[in-house]
Formats: sequence, C-alpha cells, structure tokens
Amino acid sequence: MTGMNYFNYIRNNITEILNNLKKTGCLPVSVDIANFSVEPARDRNHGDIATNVALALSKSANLKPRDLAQEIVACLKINDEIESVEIAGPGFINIILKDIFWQTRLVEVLKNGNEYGSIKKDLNKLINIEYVSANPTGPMHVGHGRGAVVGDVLANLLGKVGYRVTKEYYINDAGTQIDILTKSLFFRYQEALGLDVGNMPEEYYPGDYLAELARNLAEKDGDKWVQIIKEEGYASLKQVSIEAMMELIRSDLFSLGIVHDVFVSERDIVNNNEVTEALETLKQKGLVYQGVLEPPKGRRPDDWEPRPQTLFKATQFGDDVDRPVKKSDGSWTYFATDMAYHRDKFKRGFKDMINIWGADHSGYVKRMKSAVVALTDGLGQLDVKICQMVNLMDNGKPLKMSKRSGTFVTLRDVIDEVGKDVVRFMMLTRKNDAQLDFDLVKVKEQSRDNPVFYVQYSHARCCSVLRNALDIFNKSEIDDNDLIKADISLLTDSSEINLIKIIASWPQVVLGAAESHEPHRVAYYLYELSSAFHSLWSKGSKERVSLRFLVPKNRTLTLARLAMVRSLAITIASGLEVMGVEPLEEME
RNA sequence: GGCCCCGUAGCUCAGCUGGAUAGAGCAACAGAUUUCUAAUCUGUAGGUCGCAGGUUCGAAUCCUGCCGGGGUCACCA
Repeated sequence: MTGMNYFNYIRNNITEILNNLKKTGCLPVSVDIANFSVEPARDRNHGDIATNVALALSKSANLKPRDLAQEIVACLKINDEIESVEIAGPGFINIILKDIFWQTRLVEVLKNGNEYGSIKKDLNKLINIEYVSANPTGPMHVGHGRGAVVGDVLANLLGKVGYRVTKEYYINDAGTQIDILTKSLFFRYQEALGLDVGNMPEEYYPGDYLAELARNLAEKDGDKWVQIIKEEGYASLKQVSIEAMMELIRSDLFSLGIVHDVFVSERDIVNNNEVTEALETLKQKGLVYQGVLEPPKGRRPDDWEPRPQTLFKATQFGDDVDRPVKKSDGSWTYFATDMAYHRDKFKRGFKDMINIWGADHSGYVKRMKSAVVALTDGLGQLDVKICQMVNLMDNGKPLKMSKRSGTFVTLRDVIDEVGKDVVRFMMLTRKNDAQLDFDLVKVKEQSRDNPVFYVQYSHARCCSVLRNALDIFNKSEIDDNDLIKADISLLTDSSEINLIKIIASWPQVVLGAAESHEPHRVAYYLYELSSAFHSLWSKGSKERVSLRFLVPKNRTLTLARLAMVRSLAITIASGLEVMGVEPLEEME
C-alpha cells in the first residue's frame, strides 16, 4: 500500500506480541487471536488508537481483562514509535503515537502523490460492478444519476484498493417497453411525414426527444420506414430506436464523466440461448417446477387468477415466494433473463458482483441473490446497493415533476444547471440507502453548509499558499522532491498534528469505504479534512501569527509547513479524483 | 397484509460492521476581519439515539415485537 494503514501496523504489532505470549506460556495456545479491534479512540483524549484486545480475548485466555492488558502493554512499550500506552476502563488499551510518527506520514504522501492511499493491483481480484442499466426508452433522470455516481465512485474505490474492476451496463432491450418505444417512434415519424395518425395512444412515450429523433429520421430516410414496417414488421426500426436511445444515455453518462467498460444486451443473452441454458442448469438441480402461486396477501390485484406457471424455487434460498420465469405467452420473464445474465457474469470469471439499483427494485434483491447462489453453487457473491430516491428541490421547495406536463427535469438539465462536479459530489453526501434532497439553489451557495464548495475552497486555499510561497522561494526550490527533505519535525503545534493525523487516515478511509461498498464515506472524510485545515488557517491568520504557513524570516520552518500544505492538497485531490471531481486551484 | 429502507439536537444528517462521557452543519445566542482569499474561524446552548423487551463484560449499532414515514408487491423492466 502506498501510505501506511497505521491501525494494521499496530494490529500486526499486537498479533506478534500475542504470539510471543503464547510461546512464553502467558497465553494458552488455543486462544483465537484473530478477533479484536484496533480503532481510533472515540474520544481523542483517550489517545490515537484504542484496542479491545484484552477484553476480547480475556474469556478464552481465562485471564482478567486488565491483567492480560498489563502483559500486552509491557511489550508495546518497547515500540519506539509509541509515545505512551495506558489501560483504561474495563481493559481498553489506549495508545498515543509520537509526533515523529505522524510527521513521517507526510513523506509518504509527497512520495506517492495522487497514488497516496492506493493498493497495488491484484490481478486475481476480479470484480464486476453493474450500474445505471436504465431502460433505453429515454433520457436519464436524476434518480439514475445517483446510481450512476454511486456505482462509478465505488468502481474507482475498488480499483484504488487493488481490484481489477469491470464497469458494466445491462441493456434491457428485449421487453415490451422497447416495443412501445419503437411504436412511439414510428408514430412520431408518421407525424413528421405529415400523415394523419390522430392522437397519440395513452401508453406511448410522449417525450420531445422521440419527436426530434423521428423528424431526423424522416429527413434522412424519407418515407421508406412506412414500407419496411408494412412488409417486415418493427424489427429493424426497433434496432434503430435502441441504438438512438443508447446513444442518448451514453452521452448523458459521458457528461457526468462516466464511461462503462462493457455493455451487455438482454437480447443477446436471449438469442445466445443463455436463458435456456440457465434454466436447464436449475432444472437439473431440481429448482424449477410447474406450480400455482398464492395470491399476494392483503391486497389482491384486480386481474389476479390462479394460473399454472414455471417457477424457480427461490424460497429455498431465502426469498419469500417462488418466482415465475415464463410469461403466459411463453416468453421469458425479466427475472429469467436476469438470471441468465448473472450466470453469464459468473462464467466470465466474476465471483464478486455488485449491482447498483434504484429504490423501485428493492423488492427484487432477494430473488436475484437467491438466483446467484443457486446458479453458482454458492461460489458467486452478489451485493446489491439500493439507491433511495433523489428529491429535487428549488430553494427548499420540492420540485413537482411530471413527464406529461413538461415540468420533468432530466439529469442533463441538472448537469447543465450546476455542473458535473457538483452533481457528483452531492450524490455522495448521503449514504445510498437514505433519501437525498438535491436543492438546485443551495448547491450553488458558497458557504460552509455546501460541502462541495467547502472542500473545493480548502484545496484552493492550499494552492493559494503554494503560489504565495513563490515570493520567498524559487519554483525549483519547492517542488515535491524538495518538500520531502523538509524538516517536518518542526510541525509540532497541536492543530498541525491534528491535521496531519487526518491526512494520515486517508488509506484507512479508502479501504473501509471500498470494502463496505460505501462511497459516501469519501465525501464525509474530505469535509472533515477541510474543516481541520480551515481551522488551522484561521488560527494562524489572527490568534497566533506564528502558525502562519509562510514565515519569510524562517525558511526552514516554512518549508516544513509547505510540505504539510502540499500533502493536504494531494490528499484532497486524491479524494476528489476518486469521486470523479476536478479539484479547483482558484476560486473567485 | 408480505417484503425492503429510514426513524439520532428545533432542521438536515454522520456515527468507521458491538466499545468508554453519542458527533458535525444549519438555525439561535456571544465573539474574531489593517488576511497566506472572513466564501472562513472560535465559543455557548441544545439528546430518553421512535417505543418495549432480549442477547453480554458493554447496544444508536445485533435479535424479536410494536409505532410512524417512504418504496415495492404473479404473467412490467
């Protein structure tokens, strides 16, 4: 890893001590020493690091927690990077590291630049992340945008911690919605040709984007599609409309800075017989049968009737009911093709899969997970992240949206209004499973309660200091290689050490966010980091002028502080890079 | 009615997979501006972590049951 994960460092230290204690007989050999935590102390006053190792192991070691802690503490004191160790409460061990330990972290940052916090690629760690997968029936809306950002940033995070990531988009191009899309397009096309087709049927897609596409088609091809459809049906026009819609979506995604590696078509899955194969696999396992489902309890749909169906035994894997795989007209259900699709992912070598879905799909999670377990004999691992709704607001008031009334705000509208970076950052200011308010006015405010601005501003301030440093130094005296050699032991003020500690925790934040699949943690981390910096800045600007970064009379001290400021800028930029947000060097 | 998510300060939300006295921002109140960009900072006040049980050395966190809000519910995708 580029940059030390200091919790792991201490953990390894303790593990070593425990093994030694086993050798000397202080600790029974049978004790499992894997399960204990090494974490930041909740209260800073308790120290930099706290571990519950003595509490966690006392029972199986048959020792009192504080006695065991005593033994461990005695050994920890030998580590000369540790300032002090003490036992607290029922048996916690609190560790304070020496300033020089923290100061040295800056060297790591400067050495690694934007790679700070990254872990070397492990070619065997494959992971597939499927996100967006919006139906190709129109432009993306803001809800899609959230899933897009969450997925994309999670992909970046996983890449940063060493995974070989494949970013994937599943094109739902096989269902009835596409038929409606095609008919809607044909309707508009006939209109564009000046033919009298009456009013548009209720179920058709009314959007302007289709009318526009139809006009282009009429201009380019004349009336040739009327003939084609009469003779051959909708197949080739369907192809045209899917391609056009995907182009629209790709361009929406591109304006958010998102480019998928792989697009998989549902029709290809069906045409390649993969659904049949997947179902055959399940049949052989005895997981498919003909049966009649109970009606949904409580609220029975009007048109419900008992009907024999081909069912997958999802209940055997924790789902609530068994799930149909065939429609009454004999074609596959969406679930059936989706099963085949996930089997396809697994066959391509992905044991680890992540799907990012919208809130409206939450009822679908259990069956999909069941299917993955069934199809891969439990070897495949699927995690589904559900993104809750985005409530668009206009200065505190909810924005009423309706496709029909034309007040519908697309993702593209929002990006045009506030910019890609703001959209990306804001989408991560809540955890994915909580609803998110997106206020078009507030995100443009330049104040502390706008996190995008607040973080950008701290980066700009760093850059400002480095620019002003050119009054004291030549450019060639303060590049990163020079700053590495600065006497960082001069950074001793508690505000400085505090800032450095937060900088030093970036590698853990990256790893934690990646492993728990929680990209929002990056946004919160950057906010905290920025706050520590603004605080130090203000201290220097008035209370104690001695804390200013630039001290013209003391070049050595200034260099040390520049090393810190530069490290901070690198860390913020590195975090923003993960989020896909451009760091600003100057703000007006 | 079943399932999924949410419920933490007046408001908007964090809480690092079970740790110690539960944290930020906004709003309120009191301060700091001849600046390395005050677009910022410092302080005060504010809580029965929805309710009730359970698990254990220890629960906002895990389990069960309620209450409230949102989403979803065979042959749509």
